[in-house]
Amino acid sequence: MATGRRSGVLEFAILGLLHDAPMHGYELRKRLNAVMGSFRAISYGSLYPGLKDLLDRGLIVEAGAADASAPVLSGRRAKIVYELTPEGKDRFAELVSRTGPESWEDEAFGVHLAFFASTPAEVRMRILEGRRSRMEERRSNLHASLARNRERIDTYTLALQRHGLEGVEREVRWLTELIEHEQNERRGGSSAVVDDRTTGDTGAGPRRPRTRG
Amino acid sequence: MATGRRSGVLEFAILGLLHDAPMHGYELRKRLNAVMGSFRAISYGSLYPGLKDLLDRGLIVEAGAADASAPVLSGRRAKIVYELTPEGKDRFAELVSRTGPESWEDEAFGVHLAFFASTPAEVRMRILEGRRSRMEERRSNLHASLARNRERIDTYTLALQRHGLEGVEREVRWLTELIEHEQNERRGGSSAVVDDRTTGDTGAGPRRPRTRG
DNA sequence: GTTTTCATGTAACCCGTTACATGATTCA
DNA sequence: TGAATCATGTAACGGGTTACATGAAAAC
Repeated sequence: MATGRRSGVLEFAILGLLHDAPMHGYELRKRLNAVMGSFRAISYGSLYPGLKDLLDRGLIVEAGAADASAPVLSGRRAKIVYELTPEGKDRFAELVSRTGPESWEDEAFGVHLAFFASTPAEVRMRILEGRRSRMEERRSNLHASLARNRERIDTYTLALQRHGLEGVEREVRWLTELIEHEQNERRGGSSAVVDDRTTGDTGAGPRRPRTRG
Repeated sequence: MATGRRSGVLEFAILGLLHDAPMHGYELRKRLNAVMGSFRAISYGSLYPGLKDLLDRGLIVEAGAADASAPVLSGRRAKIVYELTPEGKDRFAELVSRTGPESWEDEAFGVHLAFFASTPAEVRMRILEGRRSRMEERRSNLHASLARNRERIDTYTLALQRHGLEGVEREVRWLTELIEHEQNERRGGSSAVVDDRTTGDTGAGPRRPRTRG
C-alpha cells in the first residue's frame, strides 16, 4: 500500500525545515511557501501525502509534543509534530550535497539557497558555480537565438526575449557577487553574506522555465 | 472516447501558431518552444494528444498539403498539415481577448505577448496593464514579507528575496515602458514597438512562480 | 454560542513528461 | 545500405492541484 515514491524538491524542503526544528504539518506548509521560491503555495493535498511517504520511509517520526504549552486538558494530541530520524538527517545531508544537473533547476536552487546556513562552504561554492554556469549557458542560448532571429520575428516577442536575456545577465552578475563574497569570507573574516549593496545590483530569484536547450 | 478537456496555454499557443500559417505537428513543436516562454520544450506526448483534441472539437482540420515540393512518388502523405477552421479562428479570437486573472500568469502572459501582432490595441492595453498590476501586487507582497522578516531570517534567503524583489521591480518598469509606448503609438505615428533602449532598461520575461499570495 | 482559524486528511483530476513503438525520408 | 533526422503516435506514470470531509481550539 505504501504510496509511490514521492521525491524531488518537496522532500528536500520538508527535511530541511524539520532539520531546523520539529513542526506540525500546518506550520510546515507556511514555512514551505516562504522557502520554495519566494511564493508558491504548496497545498495540503501534496503536503500530507508527502509526509506520510516520509514516515513510511522512516525519515521522520511523529512526536507527541508533550510540552509545557498545552494548558488544561490532558494530552489528547491535536497536532502531530514531526521530527527527523537519524536516517532523515543523513538523507538531508545527502540532498544538501547533491550537486547533479537537476540541482540547478530554478526551484531546487532556491531551496538549496534556503538551507545554505546548514551547508558546508565547499558545497555552497559548488552549488553557486554550478548555477552560474547553467545561467551562462542559458544566456548564450538566448543570445544566439536573438541574433538568429533579429528582424525576422515579431517586435513584441523580440522585446520579451531581450527582457529575458537581460534578466539572465542580471542573475549571472548576482551569482558572481555571491561567489566573490564566499571567497572573501574563506580568506578573511566572518561577516554576514551580501550585507550591503556593493554594486547596487542584486536581482531576480528563483524562477522556472523548464530548461531545455 | 473523445479525450478529456485539454485546455490552457497549450491550446492557445497552438491555435495562435496555426492562425499565422498551417503547419504539421513536428514543426509546430519547434515554434511552440520559441513561443512558450523563451525556452521550455513541450513534448510530443503533450502535443499530439492536444492536436487530436482540437480535431475532435472541430477547431482544426487536417489538410493533405498537396503542394509543389513533393517530388516523385504519388501523394502518400507523410506529413499531416493542420489548419484552423472558422470555429478555430473564433476560438483564438476569444482567447486573445480573454483578460481574466489567469491571463496574467507568467506563462499565459508570454503567449499573449507572442500574439500581440494579431491582438487589437485596446486588448493589448488591458493585458499589459493587468499584468503590471499583478506584478505590483507581487512586489508589495515581497516588500512586506521582506520588511516583516528583516534580521529574523537567514542571510542567504534574504539575499534571494531581495534579488527577487528587484527582479519584479524591473518587470514593472519594463511593462510601464511598453504601456507608454503603446500610448504614444495611439496618438502619434506607427513606429516599431520598443525599437530602442530608451532608458537602457529592459528586463526579464515570462517566468513561472505559481502565483499564490 | 456561533464563527474563525487551526489542523488533518482523501479522492478525483489535470497537465504534462518519459519511454517506447513505428515508419518514412535524406544523406553519406 | 545503413545511419541520422523527420514525423507521428501511445501507455504508464508523476507530481502537483481542487474540492471535499471532518473536527478541535480560539476569538468574539
